[in-house]
Amino acid sequence: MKTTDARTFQEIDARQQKRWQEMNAFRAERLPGKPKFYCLDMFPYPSGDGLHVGHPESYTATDIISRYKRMKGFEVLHPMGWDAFGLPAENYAISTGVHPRVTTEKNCATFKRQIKALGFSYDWEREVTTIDPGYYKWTQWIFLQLFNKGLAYEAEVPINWCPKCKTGLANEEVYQGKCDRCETPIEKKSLKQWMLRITAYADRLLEDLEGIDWPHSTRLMQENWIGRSEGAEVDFELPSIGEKLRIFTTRPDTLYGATYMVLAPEHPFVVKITAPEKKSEVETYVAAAANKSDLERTELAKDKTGVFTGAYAVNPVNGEKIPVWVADYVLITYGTGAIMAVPAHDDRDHEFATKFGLKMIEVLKPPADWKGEGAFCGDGTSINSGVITGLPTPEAKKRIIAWLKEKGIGEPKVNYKLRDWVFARQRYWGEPFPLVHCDKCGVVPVPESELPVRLPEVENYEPTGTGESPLAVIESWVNTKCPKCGGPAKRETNTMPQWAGSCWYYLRYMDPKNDKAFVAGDIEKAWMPVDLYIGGAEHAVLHLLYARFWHKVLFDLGHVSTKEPFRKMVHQGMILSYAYRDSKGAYRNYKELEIAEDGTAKTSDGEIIKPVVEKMSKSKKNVINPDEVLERYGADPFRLYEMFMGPLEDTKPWNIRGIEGVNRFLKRAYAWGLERHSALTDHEVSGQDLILRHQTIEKVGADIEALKFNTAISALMIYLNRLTEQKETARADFETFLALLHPFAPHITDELWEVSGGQGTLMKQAWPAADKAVIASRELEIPVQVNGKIKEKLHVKETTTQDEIKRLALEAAAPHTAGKTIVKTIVVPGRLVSIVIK
RNA sequence: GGGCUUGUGGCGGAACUGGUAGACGCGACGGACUUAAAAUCCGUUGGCCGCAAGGCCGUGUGGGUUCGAGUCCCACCAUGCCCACCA
Repeated sequence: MKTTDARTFQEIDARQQKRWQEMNAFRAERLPGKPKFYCLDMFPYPSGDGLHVGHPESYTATDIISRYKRMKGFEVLHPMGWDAFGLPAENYAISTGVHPRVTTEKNCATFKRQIKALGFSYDWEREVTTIDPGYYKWTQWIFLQLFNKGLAYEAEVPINWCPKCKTGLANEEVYQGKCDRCETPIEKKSLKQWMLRITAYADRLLEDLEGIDWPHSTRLMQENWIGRSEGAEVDFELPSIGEKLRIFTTRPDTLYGATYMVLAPEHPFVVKITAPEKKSEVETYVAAAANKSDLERTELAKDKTGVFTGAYAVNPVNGEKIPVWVADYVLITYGTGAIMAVPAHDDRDHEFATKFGLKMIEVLKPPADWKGEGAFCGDGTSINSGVITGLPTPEAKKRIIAWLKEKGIGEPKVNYKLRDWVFARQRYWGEPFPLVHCDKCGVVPVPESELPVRLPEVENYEPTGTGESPLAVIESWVNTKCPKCGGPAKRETNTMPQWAGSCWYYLRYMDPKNDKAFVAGDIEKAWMPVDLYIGGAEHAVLHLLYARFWHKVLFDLGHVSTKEPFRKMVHQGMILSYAYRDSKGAYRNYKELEIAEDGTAKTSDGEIIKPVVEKMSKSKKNVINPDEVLERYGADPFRLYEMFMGPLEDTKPWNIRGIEGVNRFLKRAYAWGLERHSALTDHEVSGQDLILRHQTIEKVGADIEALKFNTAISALMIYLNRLTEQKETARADFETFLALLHPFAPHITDELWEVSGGQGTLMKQAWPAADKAVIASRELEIPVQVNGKIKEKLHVKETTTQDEIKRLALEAAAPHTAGKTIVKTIVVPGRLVSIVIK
């Protein structure tokens, strides 16, 4: 190679990115005229730390797919944007006074610069930002559609309150009783909140999971989160107050085993039924339960507590008088807030009954192979249970429900764990609600013509802490006219949660500048659904459930044409890295250490420390900065390494040494291309070389389709190894290699393409076609096993008949079978021959 | 406690619907080039025995099904993630 011709990878990155921009290479047509492919990344929250190496992992994957699909003749929609509302910018504003918009815009610019440096083929004309009034106008508009449909309502509800963030949180934002963002224990606080009736869509959100190509685990998580359970509601008489207590159970077949009842501490009947002599004890218990945070309630879960109210209920199936207790293991938020307790057949009831010495009655016979202890909770056969005695559980359930209904004491009922979505935050940096409160007219939506309701400038970002947002103190903004009656009215001062903007951004990309509609109908029909969506698994139930909900609402209103937004969903695995912790337990920055061959490190004071593979975080000082990798290697090695590390969906450790391999490969490819491009031969290669070309075409294409980028790269390495051995390079091999490598390493391949006289970008060239006939002409090595051990190997054409292979195998194995009886011979076409002897 | 995921060389990882375990790469070792180093190139590289031919062992552990198991079944151990008193 003449080194004078060579450019550094960084020079190549800059040159090719400039060329792509000049030829407007990534622009997607407004309406696709060819088969379409909508390839979507989860848009990032632009944090102040900039990109970390986890972001480009999924972006590289979608970029490979996008470039590949374009080469396969698809019109590809591949956009990027910013999920830019959010707490960090607001918290930063509180401490520094810098407007969140300023911080956010700066962060967006950094993210954009870093993403562009990697050469991803995004159509930047379609960039969207959730904080842009032209965008949140439509977020507000969609909210109004929900409002008008009765899916948004105000309710005074006990909400999860983070005392540090001074805001309400959705259940989904509470992690182990703590605030998802700041880890402060969550308290309960009663506030008037905007709620979205996601529960109205519970069944459809559940059912429609069937039709989409999503990871099994994500579907399961959504199923569990929705938590549908079928059972019955049953009324129990409370003779002391002459009322009925309604309970929910999924096991109505165990009704005869109900020996006591439990009310949640917040249940309205608690006060009514408590016997005078139990009053103070019950009140004390209820007050204590009210003061427990979610965290405490969770931590104390193992040890059940409760008190007897002194009242009794009547079991409707057998007339038994059973005691009514109050205990906080029963939740007011689920079912009816009251249960019948069947200690013989429920673990929790069993534990409670054991602790308080309550009666247990067995009404289920376990299957013969059951050898558990304590309560039997599975399916068995009903015993001592009146009309259902002798029936297996599923049948017993049906029968008893029918019987209860007939007698007027119960009815079938479906319950969900899913709660309505608390859709309001007492914060500044979010979308304002397009609503005003009028004394005369109540809650009135802002007319569509007045959207967006813009976020006003404030001086103080500090939440009021009283449950009102910082917006509440801006009187000039709050005081307005009622759109209905023209009288004085006040604006809603809560803002929408961060999830709002991300619920529909994938729709806006299709038609980002439209100011008449969030997306034009014909454009929506042409592009939807999203064909491939890649993003983190941490959104399995949050964003991905909310977005499906909004999409279904829009579908019902006729605004979108598909009932599900994302046809195929894939989660990229997390990238971990080596963290070094010294003997004092302090994390050391890997850059300040002397790293040995085996990965162990030596500190400046001579201490040897072993690395631990951990999630990247600032506090662990093991964050890999993409800028540094780019500076040292360039964009293509970075992209290639992220894909070569392992399967996209796996968690895998970043090892800076690993990049050396792909860097060498690209350097060899570049050197080979520079050396050969001017002396390509036009005559066709044959034999193994031709077979290898077509095998590689087939393998790389199939692997890209299956998102198995690591093995696609290894096939390309094998191909290049052979090409560099050849004395002459056929034009067809040169072009094939560049085309196949292009989606992975677009800069270097386009550089070689350009240098060799090619026009435009390889991305606009056709993907090479694999010739199956050529592949079929290859020679196979067929191992011959004798009693499971490989003894010989046959070399045959793929077209050789089974009989012939069998004959050859028996012949070859003759020395090993001499004097023995051949019991059977198994020929697996294209694989092996197995001979069993005795 | 429940659900799901994953266990393969020194390391990252390959292995189609049960069919040659360890592709490809890193690292290591040996060699070439060089005054030298870097870079590059060539060779070796799962373990054990053997001069070799070859043999034995080997995919977390213990069983099982099968001509054949990394792959299927049962039990156990370990890992990571999610949910966590939802009646």
